[in-house]
Parts: sequence; C-alpha cells; structure tokens
Amino acid sequence: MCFIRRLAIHRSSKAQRLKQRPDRPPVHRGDSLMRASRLYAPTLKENPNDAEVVSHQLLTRAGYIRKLTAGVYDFLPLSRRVLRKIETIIREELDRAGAQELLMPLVQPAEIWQESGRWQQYGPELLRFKDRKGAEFCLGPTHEEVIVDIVRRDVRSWRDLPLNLYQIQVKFRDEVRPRAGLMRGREFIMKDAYSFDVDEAAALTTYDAMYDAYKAIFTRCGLDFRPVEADTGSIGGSRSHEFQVLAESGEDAIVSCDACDYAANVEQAELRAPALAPAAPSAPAPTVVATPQLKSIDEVSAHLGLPARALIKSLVVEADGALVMALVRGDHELNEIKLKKLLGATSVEMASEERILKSFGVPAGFLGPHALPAGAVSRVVADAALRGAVDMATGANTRDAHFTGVSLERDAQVSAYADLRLAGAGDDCPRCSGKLRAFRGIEVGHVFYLGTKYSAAMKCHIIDEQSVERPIVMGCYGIGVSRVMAAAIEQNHDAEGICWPMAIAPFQVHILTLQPNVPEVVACAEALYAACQRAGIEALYDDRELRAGAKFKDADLMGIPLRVAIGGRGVKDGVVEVKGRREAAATLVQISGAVEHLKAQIAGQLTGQLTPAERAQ
RNA sequence: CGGGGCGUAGCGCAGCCUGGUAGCGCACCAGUUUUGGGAACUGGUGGUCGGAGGUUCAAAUCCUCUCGCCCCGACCA
Repeated sequence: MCFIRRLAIHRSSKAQRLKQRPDRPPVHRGDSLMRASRLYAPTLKENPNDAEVVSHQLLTRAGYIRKLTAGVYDFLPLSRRVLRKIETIIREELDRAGAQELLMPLVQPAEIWQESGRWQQYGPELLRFKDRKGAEFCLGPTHEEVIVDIVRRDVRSWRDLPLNLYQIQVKFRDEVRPRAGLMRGREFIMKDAYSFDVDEAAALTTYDAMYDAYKAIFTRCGLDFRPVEADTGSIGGSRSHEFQVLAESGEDAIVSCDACDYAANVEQAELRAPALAPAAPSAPAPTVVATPQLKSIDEVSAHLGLPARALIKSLVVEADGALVMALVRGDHELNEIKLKKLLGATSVEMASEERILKSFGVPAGFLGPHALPAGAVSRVVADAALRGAVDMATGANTRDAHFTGVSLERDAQVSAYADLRLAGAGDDCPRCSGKLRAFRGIEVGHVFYLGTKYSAAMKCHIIDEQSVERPIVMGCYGIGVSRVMAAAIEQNHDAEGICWPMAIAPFQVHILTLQPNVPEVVACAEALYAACQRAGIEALYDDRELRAGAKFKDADLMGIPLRVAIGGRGVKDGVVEVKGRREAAATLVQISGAVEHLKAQIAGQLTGQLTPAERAQ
C-alpha cells in the first residue's frame, strides 16, 4: 500500500463523501510531512526479493529507502529525517570537541592521489573517470588528499594548530561486492574528520577528545556499542579504535572483558600464553593409530576418545608462495592476521588441497609436525598455548593415520611459538584477570591516529616553535552515518518492524485515528496533533482513510517510539491509548493530560542522552 | 574474481523440464457492503516475459551471446 496513492487524490464519489464531512480539515500544505496522508512513505506488505538483512528489509518495507542500483539507495523523507537526527547529534558533539564543519568535493583530480601515492595503491574500489579533455578524476572514497591540500595551502605556523575539520557528505567506493543494503553500500553518507597537530603528543590528545566525542555521539543515538581496539591495517598508525554497535547480524567478531574496559576486534585481540604447568611426556614416543577416513578434529577426537584440546590442529598456509605449517590446539582457531605479522608476509592464505597433496602426499586431514616429509614446508610455527605440550594427537602425514603421544619439543621442529590464535569467549583477558566474552558488531565509527603519512607525502608542513619545518601530525575519524541508521535497526527491531531509539526516530509520536470517519475521533486527533506541534513534540499524524488494522501494521513497521491510538470508545470516555513501540500493552491516558504524558515519556526515553548544552547546565 | 541463484504487470511469485490462448496473490480503478490488528464481494486497468541473435510453421519455454540483480567466498582507509 502506498501512502500517497491512497489519499492524495480524492475523486468522484469519494470526494463527495468527504465533502459531506464539514469537520474534515482542508489539506495542510505547511505540515504535509507530518500527515500520513501527505507523507511520501510507500510501505510494502511483502519483503522485496533482493533484501536479505533485516535493516534492508524493514527500511524498504516501511518506506524509508528504495534501491536505485546495486549498493546505491534513495533516501525517502522518513530516512532523511533519521539521517538528519544522527547528523545533528554528530555536529553538536564534534563542534563541542572543537572541530569545524566544512564541505569538500565528491569529485577529485588524480594529481593529488598521485602525490599521496594512492592512485597506484588504491585498487578498483576507487572509481576513476576522465572528463571531456581526458583529464583523470575519481569519486572520493575518503578525503585525506583533499583536506591535506586545503590545509597545506594556508597553514604555515604551529600557531595555526590544532585544527580539526570535518564534513558530512556522500562517499563512493566501488565495493567488490556491495551487500546487506545500507550496511555495505557503494554510495553512502559519511562523516569524516581530520585533525592536524604540531606533534604526536598533541595529536594523541586530539585523538582522545575525538574518542570521547564518539562515545557521546553513539550514547546519544541510543545505541548499545563498544569501542574496541582495532587492527591498524595498511596505514599502520599506532592507535586505532573501532566503534561497534552490538548486533547478532554484525560482520565483525569482537571480544570484551567482563571485568575491565578491554575490548578488541578478534583480529586484533591479544592473548596471554597460558601458564602451562611443565609436564613430562608419559608416552616414550609417538604411536601410529589408524583413523580411516577421519579428517576433522571432531571425528578424530571422538574416535580416539580424547578432548579436542588434546589434539594439535596442523594448518598449512601459503605465505608469499612458501608453505608454512601453523599449529594450534584442537579447540582453538588460527588468526591469519597474527600469523601474517609473525611471518612478516604480505599475503597469507590457506594452501590449496592440490598443493598439500603434492607436498605431503596426503590430504589436509592427516597432517602433523612429526615425521614431516623432507622439504614439505619451509618452517613450522606454533601457537603459544602449545608451548611444552605433551602427549598430543596429530596427523601422521600418512593416509588414514594419526599419531598419539606426540610431545612437541621432543618430536617436532618448531621454529617459533607466538600468539597465533583467534580470541574467543572464555579466554583470559590480556589486561586483567577477567574473562573475555564474544560479541558480533557492526562497525559504525573508526578513529585513527595517522601520523605524518599524508602530510609528509604531500608536503603539508609547519614551522614549529624552534623554527624547524616539520610535517603536521594527523588523525582521521569516520562515522558511517547511513550505516548507523541500518545498525540501529539491526539492533532494535522485532517481528513487526523497526523499534527506533527515541533520539534518532523520524518522529517521536505517531497519532492514529482508528475511525477516520467519526467526527469526534477526528476532532480529538486534530486537537492532539496541534497541541503536540505547539509543545514541540514531533508527531506524525495518520489521518488516512484506512482501517485500524492497516494503520497499526504500518505504525509497527515504521517504528516510531510512541503511538497514540484514538478511537470512538476512548474518546467517549475522554481517553486515548498510548503505547510504547516495544511494549505489549497500551495505557489509557486522559485527553486533557495527553501532551504532558507524551512529553514525560519522550524525556524518559532520552534520559542519559544529554546534548552538550544540557550537559553544561 | 571463483562458486551458486534469479530476471515474467508497480511488488511478491507460478508457467520453462516436455515449444502452441501469459497466469495467480497483493497493489491500482469503479461499485456495494464493511470498519479496533494489513476487510469481503462484483466488475475493470495494466505485460516488447531483462536485451540481442539463432533454431522452428510457431519461442517466456530450446541454443548462443550479452546486460542487470541477489547470496557465499576472496577483498575491505
């Protein structure tokens, strides 16, 4: 059903019926967004066939967005309001943190990217094109080059610093595979900030201020999130945090300590080597046991009657072309990023089945570090949890056979023990005596200490207090604004639709007339709607000529936090029904006190989410 | 880029294997009856079957090429 088609145009007999109702108000032009009869929010009964994730389905069904092409979406009026709310919170907090808003171009010339070196480094994700004269350009996936070009023109002295500039703007990244609706689009709305400081100490102070601002922003958005330590990736700065919205459907795995503040992306999470009590091997030497067709840890563990932790998982990877065997305990998983760092390799991937067969003569399920075929791998490395491990079971490098009684230090040539495994629930916190818990998260923000990578490459220098010329020390800070909207839904929805946090809902209150043809009901609704506007409450008024059921369904889909249902029965008794979107039952509220009641409810749902001005009081 | 799937009315789908009148539900239009959780009935409107080529008396259906979209993987400042 489409809101606008339903009610925008009344003709013939319907128009006559409407004319017969003298109390029906004329079409309001000034507040058309607030009346469902005028609001462009086409809702859908069924899920579109190309939407898989909840946020994409609900945003589409509830009339917030439409897809134009792969990874590119239209933001319809409802979602524009949500985005505006998120943007307002971001602006208020960043302005308070001393940042200044500006706006940079989406189209960027190739020259500055060549200067920073990224014209070559950046892959096909950078959408490049030529103008009519043949000059090369790209659509901005990020704006380090542009901002550095701006700052280097006019900033000369340490006295001009610190400087922190941000924008909220559309970005384009030609993702290999756009997916999950707004969560990983090609075109998306991003807030990106860039800081400029005189030295590293000052830059880290700015970093901390931005970190705090981010915490305030996501708290005010009403989201359950964690700042986590993140991999610094190819930029390789010294400090980086991701802000992760907790949601089952999140792409990122994160762990956080149940006792202290430690939280990290599992790619990054460090692990302390367990204090293994030194034990002497009880088996004098490895023994071959038959394990026909048994390849997986589970199968072998069940067959031998040993727990998975008594097995060694032997993984073979190709590190820059050379085969390396990496050992982790049977109940652990390899972290390829840690392995890559240990090996100092530029690429690490699991070796192909063919390559393993060629080198070992047996399939991957029967590999082990003892009795390795000569030259099969260039080296063997092991996770720190295996240091001193005795009496373990491993593959025997023979088809359909494993060893038991393998003691690593005696029976294998391990060139290094290091933290190589993936952190998971139940592991010890690396900072305190707590335990780690596992979560899934959606990365909505990232703060990054950049150092001088761009300022040095692009000669963005200042003269410091000692009259020495030096590159400015930078940081960059992103928030995926449109992704915040999607993440909020991933975290806040039920079977019926969206359940917006109050702070970012498109409206605060949804007023429904249950019998739009009963004059008393309409009069009551109009009066409440007008009173809400006077009181500064953002109300969407569903004045459409629809049955109550359809209005309830649409209201649940749209997810406005408070719903006021006005029906004939209640109006006779002088009451209306108020229901929170997440609540099961409505409460009856006297019409005379309805506005005050709504104001209190709104304030209650915004508790702890003060604006900078309110915090200053 | 590898693997898988899908393009038929605005939306969701069937029909394709085995060639022969393009169909269903929702939405939309008209009317009647309804009216507190996506109303019922009656009658309507709407399709170059993603595109191009081919086979055939005849192609949504078979063949070739092509474009688009979705999912898994690889990738992701």
